[in-house]
Amino acid sequence: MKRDLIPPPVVWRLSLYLRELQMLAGEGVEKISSRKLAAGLHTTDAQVRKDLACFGQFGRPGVGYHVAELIQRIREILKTDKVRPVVVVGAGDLGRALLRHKGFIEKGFSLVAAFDVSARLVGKTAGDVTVRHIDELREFLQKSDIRLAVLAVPPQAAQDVCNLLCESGIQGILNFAPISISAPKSVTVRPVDLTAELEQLSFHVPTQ
Amino acid sequence: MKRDLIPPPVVWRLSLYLRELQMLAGEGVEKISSRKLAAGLHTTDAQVRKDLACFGQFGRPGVGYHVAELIQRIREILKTDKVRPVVVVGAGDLGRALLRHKGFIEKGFSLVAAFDVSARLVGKTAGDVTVRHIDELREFLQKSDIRLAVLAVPPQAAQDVCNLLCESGIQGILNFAPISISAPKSVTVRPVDLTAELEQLSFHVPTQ
DNA sequence: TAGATTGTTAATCGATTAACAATC
DNA sequence: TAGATTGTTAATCGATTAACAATC
Repeated sequence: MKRDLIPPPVVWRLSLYLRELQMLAGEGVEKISSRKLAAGLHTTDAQVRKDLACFGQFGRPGVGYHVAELIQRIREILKTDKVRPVVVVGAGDLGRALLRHKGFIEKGFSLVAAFDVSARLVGKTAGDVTVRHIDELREFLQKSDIRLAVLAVPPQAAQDVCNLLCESGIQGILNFAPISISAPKSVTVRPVDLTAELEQLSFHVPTQ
Repeated sequence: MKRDLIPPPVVWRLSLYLRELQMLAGEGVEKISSRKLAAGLHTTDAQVRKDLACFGQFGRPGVGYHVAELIQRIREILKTDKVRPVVVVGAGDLGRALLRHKGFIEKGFSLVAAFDVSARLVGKTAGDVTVRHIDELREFLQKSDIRLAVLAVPPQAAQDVCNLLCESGIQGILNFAPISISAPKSVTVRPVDLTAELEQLSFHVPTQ
């Protein structure tokens, strides 16, 4: 399982392929060529084939790829073929918006619990869960086998909460706090910075 | 202004540098070397210098960079030195969470209006704005000079709303809908897929 | 079979890293 | 001056694209 030598851009495109394939499956498409799969995304047939070749041989020359099979294979690679539980820390506007979002489950994620420090938020319901106090987080995680967390706390709190999550057995953190946080090498931290995304857009759009 | 030949990774790191510099400025730091700036982010001093060199000479040998000046320069490059107005289309959970978010303004963005089709949402207040009906969108944009939009509608509606935005003069769209949308070449579309972000995390975290 | 399309190798392209003379 | 640090060039590394024999 030499997973770490897969180039990050390849893993990213796996998510794009999966999304496209799931849409195609919804339209009843059963098989697809690398060329047609590439057409919807902004890439090429060679890229698609090269990417998939990192993980095995999934297609048939002259035929293409079987949509349902390829979906299954990619989900296995991304480890989303079985639903993975996720905790949300920080139940402010963004945290609660994520908790209410309906689309995660069919993609293989279930937001199973939420935590916050604020008395104003503890006890509130969002999506399927009731917000708990963050003091309960450690014990909750130690009794479970949850490995993924969404961090949606203010930047000042982010590093402390990150430390707590790492100590409690979390191995992957999606960090929405606009600050760079550190974690042990065994823990993957993936930053998401919505302001930075807007800045990238701004760069490409003239003013005035 | 040969902006289009700047490598995308460089523009992305500009946002990271800016965030770090703004934090340093908040701590009262006045000058900084490329080495120290790189240390916080996950990059190197050579990378920092090379990136900045795309835009001019901002530092002084033996001294480093002046924090406040570099902040100003990067904001000019990203065009966020003056506040840019942004419309939000789709006032569901995510759209409203973004509207309530306090952090955009000091980064140079102001969410000035929100639109939705749903009678349930029109008239609701979120952040500083009241949600309008999407039928008002075209006229609203034609009377203004707003060039940036956040698209937070369901995937089935995304392409139609994108078309409407493009026809109304929008030149940059941050697309949260989990679907690939097409726009004229003159319009920049930047996709943000939160599920895909979770998938990337999942890939790196073992199951069981 | 003929046409289509894969998996894979080789060639190209672009981005990062290292090194260092110039300069404060 | 001596030490620090820039801007920039050259070397390395990694990712994308093109091409094609193998195969359905």
